[in-house]
Amino acid sequence: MDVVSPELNSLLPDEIMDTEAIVMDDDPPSESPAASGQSQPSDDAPVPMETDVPAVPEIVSLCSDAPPTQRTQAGTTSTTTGSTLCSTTSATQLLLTPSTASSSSLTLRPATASTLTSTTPKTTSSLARVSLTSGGLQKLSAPFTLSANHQIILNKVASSPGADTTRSPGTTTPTTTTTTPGGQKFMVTAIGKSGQPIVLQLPHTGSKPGSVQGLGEAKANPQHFKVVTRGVRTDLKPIMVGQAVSSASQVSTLQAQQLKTVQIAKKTQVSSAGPIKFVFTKAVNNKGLTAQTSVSNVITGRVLSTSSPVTPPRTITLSETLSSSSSSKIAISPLKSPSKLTVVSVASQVPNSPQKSVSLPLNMAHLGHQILVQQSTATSPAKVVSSHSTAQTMKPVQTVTVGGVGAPQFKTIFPLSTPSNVQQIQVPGSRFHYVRLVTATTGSSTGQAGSPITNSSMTAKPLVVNTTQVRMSVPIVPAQTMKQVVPKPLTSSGQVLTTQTQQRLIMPATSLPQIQPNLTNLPPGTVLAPAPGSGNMGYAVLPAQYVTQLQQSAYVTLASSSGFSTPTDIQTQARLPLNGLSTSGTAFRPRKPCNCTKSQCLKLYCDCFANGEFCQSCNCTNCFNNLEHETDRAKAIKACLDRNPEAFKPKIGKGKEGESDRRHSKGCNCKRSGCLKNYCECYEAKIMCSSTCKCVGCKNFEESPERKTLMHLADAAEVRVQQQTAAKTKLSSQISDLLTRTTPAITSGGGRMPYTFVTKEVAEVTCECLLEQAEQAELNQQPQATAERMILEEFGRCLMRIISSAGKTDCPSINC
DNA sequence: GAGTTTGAAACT
DNA sequence: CAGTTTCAAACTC
Repeated sequence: MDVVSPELNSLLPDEIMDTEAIVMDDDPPSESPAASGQSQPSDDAPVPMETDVPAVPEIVSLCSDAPPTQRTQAGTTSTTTGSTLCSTTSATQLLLTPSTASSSSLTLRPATASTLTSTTPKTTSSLARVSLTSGGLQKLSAPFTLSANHQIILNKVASSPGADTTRSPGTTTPTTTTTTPGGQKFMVTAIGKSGQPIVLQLPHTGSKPGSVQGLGEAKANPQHFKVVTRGVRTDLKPIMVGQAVSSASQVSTLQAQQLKTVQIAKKTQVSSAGPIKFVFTKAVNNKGLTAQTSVSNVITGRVLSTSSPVTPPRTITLSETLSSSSSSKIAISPLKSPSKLTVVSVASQVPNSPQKSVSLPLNMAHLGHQILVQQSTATSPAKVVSSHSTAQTMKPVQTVTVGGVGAPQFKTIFPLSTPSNVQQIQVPGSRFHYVRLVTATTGSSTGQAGSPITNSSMTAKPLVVNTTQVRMSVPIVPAQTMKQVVPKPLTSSGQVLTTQTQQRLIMPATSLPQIQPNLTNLPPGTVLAPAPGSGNMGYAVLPAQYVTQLQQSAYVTLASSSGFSTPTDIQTQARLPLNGLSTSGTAFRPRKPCNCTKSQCLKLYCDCFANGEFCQSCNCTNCFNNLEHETDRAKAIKACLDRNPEAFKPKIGKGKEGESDRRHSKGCNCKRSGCLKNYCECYEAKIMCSSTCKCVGCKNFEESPERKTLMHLADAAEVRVQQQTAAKTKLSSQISDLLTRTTPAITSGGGRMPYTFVTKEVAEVTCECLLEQAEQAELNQQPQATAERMILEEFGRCLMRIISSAGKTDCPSINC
């Protein structure tokens, strides 16, 4: 089964991939039929995804290292190397490898001796006890040793090879928990064949003793767990995400499962090296089909998967950044638009679901990460993958459940800013799985702040599996400079987005099963949230902009409580490029308000709708593009996607090889404008028409004199605008400065303005004085000239009195 | 600001 | 897929 189906991958714009860091290895073709089932084999095709790999990445990976030998359909294996181990060239790999099928030892192996020694010098000779939980309840204590090569060998006790082959569904996976000398705990779930040793290669600690380079771990919190699931057995589905990767799964005895590896790249805050990538395995159903074994190798951050005969392992790379999240772009945004597609599912849980549930423990502790996990579920009912096999008390995890019988599934992981409880929700008849994310309270989160320990069994409820394929691309919107305007207040109670919660609720659905849009093609920045008035079953497709501000607060909260994030994180995330543009220039750039009158803003005529945004401060009438009309909006989105699956994808994308970087994906169809007016989408996007255009009389080409003229004019106009803007800004500044300087003088009384002492009374008195002079001149029968002189002289005297009294605090008094 | 033009979106 | 209609933005006056 593929991590990302070709279909999905094709929907992802190139630009997105350029900025995203999810790395997925290509799966061998042989696994397609097994994993995807009959429904959609196309999804199983390998989908290369670009990854933003740091130059010097530190990689902690768990890969399935399936043996080259073939595996039987029943899940038994004749492998000599057991389940997975993948190594990278980096010394910070975390390797989990069962050594032999007959062996029951687990080996934790540090990547290099030097690294382990530098960080944990005591470990070389230490002997630790490893608690193994076998069969769900049984705990086995196994000693482990750190070998000279820094491998921690966990020796299973009382494990019988091949015993797991008859394991009934619901049987938990053996789990090994160990603590490294550096205070780092590893939880190893032996989902593979019992008796196989697991080798954990400790991540490179570098020159920073005590620091742990783990998933989302901070230096200040070395005590954490890293749960590694062995995916040897094909009937198990361990999924590990985040620092604590715990897995427990109920096994379908009749079906072998593929081994899936998920790699999470993460950049440590203080690590000198690049992001650490975690590769964890997941066993998926392969329907007993034998496949050629592929070996997963991680080379400089890249994972080369190795699949076992029956269950080709898959590798999913999940990138996560601790401090400088700008460089770690995990989110798989289906759209490369300023707004991210964020899918948050919230729905009421359907208890007692007969369907299998898969919980995905996740404690990414970082925002701005997007994890896309495709999971192939077995046909056997009631499969449950959870971490309850471990005795560890873990933090609430963000879990995304994806289910489906015989169909590849995408598992969506929502790294949340704060520990959140996750309630997995089954939506009968819906293709999507939903998870209710319950934001943990601040008090509860602080206790485990920074702790990577997660336990899906505590808070994550079993998810329900649906019958059809589920694709969920869940780009977690990175911390961006966000709009601070909330479109409209949410009125629904309960699962309503609030600015103070770190969770974002997502996807629609139960109430609208018929309008389930393809999540990959949702409008950019769409967030699915519970729709007001629809209760738990309603979901709203929220524009990312609507959520970004929520995330802003979430990031802040995270930084203060999680311990993983720092103000640096926030600042860095805030600078994340937004659709290739700096958020500083785009975040506060308001979208031009629409003026829709008849479309209800639910057609692509409306730019707001077309961009996946709510109408805000628009001039539209009868607008339905808001949360209050989410039902209609969702239908409209669905309709648009039905007409054009790429309706919400940006039209301007990258061109072909050797062509211009930007080109209109569809091309214009201009007839009269000559493609030199904004009617033309190409011209409007400031790109030239290409061969895809169907325009007539096009003048929007490179050598077009008209175009050059227009460009010059446009440039000149732009210069003028800039100059005017600068002048206005300067003038405003001067005015402001003037007011700033004059105001204190006025208030202080040191330099009173004329109006402060030329009061009405003063003016009246002055006039009376002048009239008195006129009357006297008239009584004395003075000539007019003399009278005028007398009046003027009196006026002068009045002015002198006024001026003399201006400096006094008292009201000036003028006496004739 | 009203009216016209234009081309994408929607519809048939 | 092509032709037509609808629609809202762009444009003109």
